[in-house]
Amino acid sequence: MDDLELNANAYLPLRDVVFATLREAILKGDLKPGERLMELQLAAKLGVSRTPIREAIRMLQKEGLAVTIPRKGAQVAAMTQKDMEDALQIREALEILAVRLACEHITKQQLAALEHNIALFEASVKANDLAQMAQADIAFHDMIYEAASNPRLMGVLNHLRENVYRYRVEYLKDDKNHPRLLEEHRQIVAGLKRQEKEHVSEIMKQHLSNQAAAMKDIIRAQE
Amino acid sequence: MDDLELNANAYLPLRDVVFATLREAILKGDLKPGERLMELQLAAKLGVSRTPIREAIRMLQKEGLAVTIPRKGAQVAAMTQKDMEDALQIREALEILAVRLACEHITKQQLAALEHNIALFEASVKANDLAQMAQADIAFHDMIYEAASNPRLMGVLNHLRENVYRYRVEYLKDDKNHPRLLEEHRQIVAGLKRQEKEHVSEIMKQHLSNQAAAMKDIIRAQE
DNA sequence: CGGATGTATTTTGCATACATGATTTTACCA
DNA sequence: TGGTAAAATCATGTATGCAAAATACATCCG
Repeated sequence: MDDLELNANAYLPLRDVVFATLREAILKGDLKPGERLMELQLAAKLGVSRTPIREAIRMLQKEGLAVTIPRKGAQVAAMTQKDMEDALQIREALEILAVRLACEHITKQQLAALEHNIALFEASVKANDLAQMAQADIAFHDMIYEAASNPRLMGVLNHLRENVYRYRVEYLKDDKNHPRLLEEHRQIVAGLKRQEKEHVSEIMKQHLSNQAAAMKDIIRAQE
Repeated sequence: MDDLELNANAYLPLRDVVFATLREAILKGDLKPGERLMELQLAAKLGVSRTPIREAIRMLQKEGLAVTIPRKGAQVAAMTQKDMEDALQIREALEILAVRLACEHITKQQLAALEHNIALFEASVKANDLAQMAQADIAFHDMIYEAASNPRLMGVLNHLRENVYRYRVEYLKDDKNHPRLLEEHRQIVAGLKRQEKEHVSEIMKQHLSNQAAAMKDIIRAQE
């Protein structure tokens, strides 16, 4: 494990800061699957007591990022290929739901934001700025969730995204995926603009299955 | 709030027992939406210290059954009609996914169990045994989740069910819903047996929209 | 009487102390 | 030397103590 740092700048309960820190570390891979989350050790490393650590672990546990065995402790949740495929199946169903709902509810402002996002994505592809690309991709989908006007759906989808995040980043690292991804985003926006619900569902489905296939390759290569 | 009782029979961390107790109390309505979850008070009532209470609250929070405001405390999450509709939309998409997956994966044993469940449900309708009916209904859907062979999907669906549980029970209280519900279950099983994916999706969709409509009526009547 | 202000009480947030179960080490015996 | 048992160590589970924030309440001033 690398050294964790607590950016406690905000006036937030420490448990939330610890939670965010550990979550980040897990998603970035600094804390690896199977790695033990020992309270005393983390407390020392983050400069807090065990109490906020424990509460953060309970939260990570409910988020599915950690698993705990009573009297044994917590460890970073592993993700098998099957887990991944399971999550992607759910994600497909819900992303399609989201884009269908978005078709009904999307506003002009939101469409404009999506188009701006595409420009941003294009720029980051050209600049080969991976971080910005990942951020733009996330933002793109977030905007659609937002337009779906179903906060709960947004919550579930964000939650699912977290768990496949590691591989998603790998997917973006491969240059050859970029043009297709960009084109799909374009078509989705075009479909949303015309409120072509069925059409846009199809594109989204394609968009996701392309990603899913690539991500499965990645996880297979890693094992 | 009624008096809570801790059935600490098991050898489990207290936080888990407390969590289960509070969860139950919220779902049954003993702890009402908006009601404050005060640590000291709950600790006294359950005969434990604040520590396991706090951890249980963090878990409830992540489950969406409680909301916490920093330095202010936690309270039982309210569920508005919109929240409910949002959850039902997601549930529809995922129940359909589940039944489609079940079509592919279901075994003879699982089909037999479903048929047995229908007999049980029918018996409890005849006996007008509401508790058994509710249990059978939950078991019916659980079996389908199980057959879908996607544990994660099962997790999300169970989670969604929790949040609409209160109203689902109300739905079952109305006698006139029983025959239709039973018939829909029968058709779903028949469709699963023949692996008619599209057909069974349609029936499930109908099944859920019937329930959703009724539950919306209920929540409307309550407000 | 209304509103503001200061004080008392309550409640959360965090740390620490103590107890208990798990794990590892060590020592002893076959 | 190998294995087992006991002891020491370590980590988690739970309770409690203390500080600070929030709330409630009373008092004072206009």
